[in-house]
Amino acid sequence: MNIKSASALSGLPAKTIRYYEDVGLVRPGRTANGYRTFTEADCHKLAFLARARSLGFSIEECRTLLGLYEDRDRASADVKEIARQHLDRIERKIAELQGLRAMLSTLVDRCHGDGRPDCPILEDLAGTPRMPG
Amino acid sequence: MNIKSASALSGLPAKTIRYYEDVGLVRPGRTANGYRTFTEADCHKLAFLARARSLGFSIEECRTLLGLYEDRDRASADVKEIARQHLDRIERKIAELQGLRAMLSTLVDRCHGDGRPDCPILEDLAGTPRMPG
DNA sequence: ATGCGCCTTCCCGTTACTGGAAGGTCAAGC
DNA sequence: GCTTGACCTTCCAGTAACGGGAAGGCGCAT
Repeated sequence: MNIKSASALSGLPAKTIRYYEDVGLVRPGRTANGYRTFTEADCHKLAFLARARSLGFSIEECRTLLGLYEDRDRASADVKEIARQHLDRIERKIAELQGLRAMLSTLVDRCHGDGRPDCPILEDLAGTPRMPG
Repeated sequence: MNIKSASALSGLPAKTIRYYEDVGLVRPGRTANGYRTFTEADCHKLAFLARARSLGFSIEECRTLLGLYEDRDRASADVKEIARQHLDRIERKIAELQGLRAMLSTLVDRCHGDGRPDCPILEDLAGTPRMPG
C-alpha cells in the first residue's frame, strides 16, 4: 500500500512516516515510480511507534524498543529497564511541575488582579525578599 | 561591568545573556572596543528573566512580563492573567504526565522483568488487545 | 613576543517533527 | 489529447531556547 493508506492504518501523518524512514525506524519498499510501499508488517511497526511515542518514549528509545520487539529472544528485563527509566523521568518531571504549580498558584492567589499596579507576582520575579507563606 | 560579571550577578550563562540580547530582552551598552557593558539595572532585568524562566514562562511571556514590570501603571490583572494561563498549562501537563505514569507503571508492574522473552510492555505497544486493569 | 583570560561574531546541533515549494505520476473526465 | 485533481517525491526552512566550538580581537603580565 502507499503512504496515505499506511498513515490511515497507523494513525501517523505521512510526514512523520517519511521522517521515521529518514532516521531508520522503518524501511518501506519502493515501486518503479519511486513511491514507497508499505506491507502490513510495516504498518504494524508504525502503529507500535505511534503507541510508544504517545507514551512519551523518545525516538531513540523507540528504536531500542522496536529492536527488542523484533528480537524473539530478548529478555523482558531489558524492556522493563527502559520503561522504568522513562517512568523515573516522568515522575521527576511531575514533581518539578508540581513545585512550579505550588509556587505559581501561591503567587496568583496573592495577586489581587485588579486595576492597581502593585503586583506580588512581579515583585517575586524581581527578587523582592519575601516569605513563602 | 562586562558580561562575565553580569553572568555571575544574574546567574545566567554568558551565552544566554547574548541570546537574550539577540531576541531583544536586554539592550546592554557597548564600550569602544565592542564589549558589552551592563548596568546594575541590566543585571536586575537579567535576574528577573532568570527567575521567570525558572518558573517555566516562555521567552515571549518573559518579554510581556518584563514590559509590565517596567510599566509603573500596569494593572496587576494583566500579570495575573499571564500567570494564570501558565498555571493552566502546567496543570494540564501534570495531568497528562500522571496519565502516562499510570499507564507505564501498570505496564512495568505487569512485566516480570527476567530473562524470559514474553513481555506485557511490548505486547501493549504492539497493540495486543488488553483490559486496562 | 608570548601567553592568558577575557571578549566578539558566526555557524552548527539539539528534538521530533511541520509547513511549504517545486515538480513527477496516475486515473478520470471532456 | 488535455486538463484536473489527488496522489506522490525531494529538499529547504522553521520551531524553543539555548550550548558547543571555531576564528579572531583586546588588554595585561611576563
